[in-house]
Amino acid sequence: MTSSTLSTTRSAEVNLGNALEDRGLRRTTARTAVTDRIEGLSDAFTAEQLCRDLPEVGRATVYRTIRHLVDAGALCKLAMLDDAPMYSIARIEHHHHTVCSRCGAVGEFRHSTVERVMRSLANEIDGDIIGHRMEIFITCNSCLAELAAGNSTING
Amino acid sequence: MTSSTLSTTRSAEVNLGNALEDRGLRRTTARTAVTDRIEGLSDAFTAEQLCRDLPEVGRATVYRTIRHLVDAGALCKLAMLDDAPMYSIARIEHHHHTVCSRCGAVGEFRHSTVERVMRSLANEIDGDIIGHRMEIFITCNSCLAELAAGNSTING
DNA sequence: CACGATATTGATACCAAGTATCAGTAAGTG
DNA sequence: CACTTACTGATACTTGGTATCAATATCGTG
Repeated sequence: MTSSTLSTTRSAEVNLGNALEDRGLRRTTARTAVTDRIEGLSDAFTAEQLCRDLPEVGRATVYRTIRHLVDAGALCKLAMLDDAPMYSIARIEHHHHTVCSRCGAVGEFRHSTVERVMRSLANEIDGDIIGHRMEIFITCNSCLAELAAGNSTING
Repeated sequence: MTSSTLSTTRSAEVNLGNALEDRGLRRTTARTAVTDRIEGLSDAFTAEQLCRDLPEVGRATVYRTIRHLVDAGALCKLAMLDDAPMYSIARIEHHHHTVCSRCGAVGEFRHSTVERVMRSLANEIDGDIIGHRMEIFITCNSCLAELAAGNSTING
């Protein structure tokens, strides 16, 4: 899912360190370690995963930094149905997610029709719409390939 | 949110006890207590809320029964971004949710355009689509009313 | 550069949500 | 009624995440 047809529509570089500074937060070594690590990841990640990758940074700090980045709109928090939430860099302004239910890879996409649907729903829903979230569950191409390979050569 | 324009489109009665029996599970007093309670609720609920309402039923049993009902497709599990997941009786076959971000009330709706969008996305997404989820975050009418009332008469 | 106010850190303890265990109990069957 | 099997629930545990707070780093300023 690293290179979906849609997720390649990404805007210019993101700098998470700047996102924090813009909110008046100090640029510390711990925070830089966290933002550097996140920028180095190609896929979505969990908080615990980040803690494991950065043992030199305290758990509390990792969680706090993630929260700041979400508040700043630089990361989006993606609620999973069973597992811990995942985070991904918000490269596209408003977008939705594809989640591979086999490997957990998360991709982004944007589709104008979704927004159009939202506008048409506004008349039918009791209340003010303040946001929406959409997730598409898929089996990604690399998992499909693995599955196909597994079928022809059963090893084990 | 109990009576949204869309969520009134509900199908016939649901019987959660039957849903369990259909899966070969025994109809016990504990399970009946849980299903009766859920059927008596008009809104979505959390597992902990149910535990509090049914102190005579053990926590483990409440959680197990909920899981069975979700597996049976009789309840849908709704992932919240920050809070514990909520559950609501699946009265409409395939549907989406409105979640009031002020009071947490959950409603259901179905919209054919959403399904149409999904089909059109199939071409653009790398992988096999196996499902989707959509949540619309709103401020429900009763909260809007409360907010309006609060603005004219500030009592504090 | 040293100073000092202030933000930040991280070890720790804590909390909440949810699951595994397992001896005891209830359901259903013959 | 006896027996097998499913179920229960108290308990202990795990996991994800947050509050606390003394020690420390940051950064504007003299």
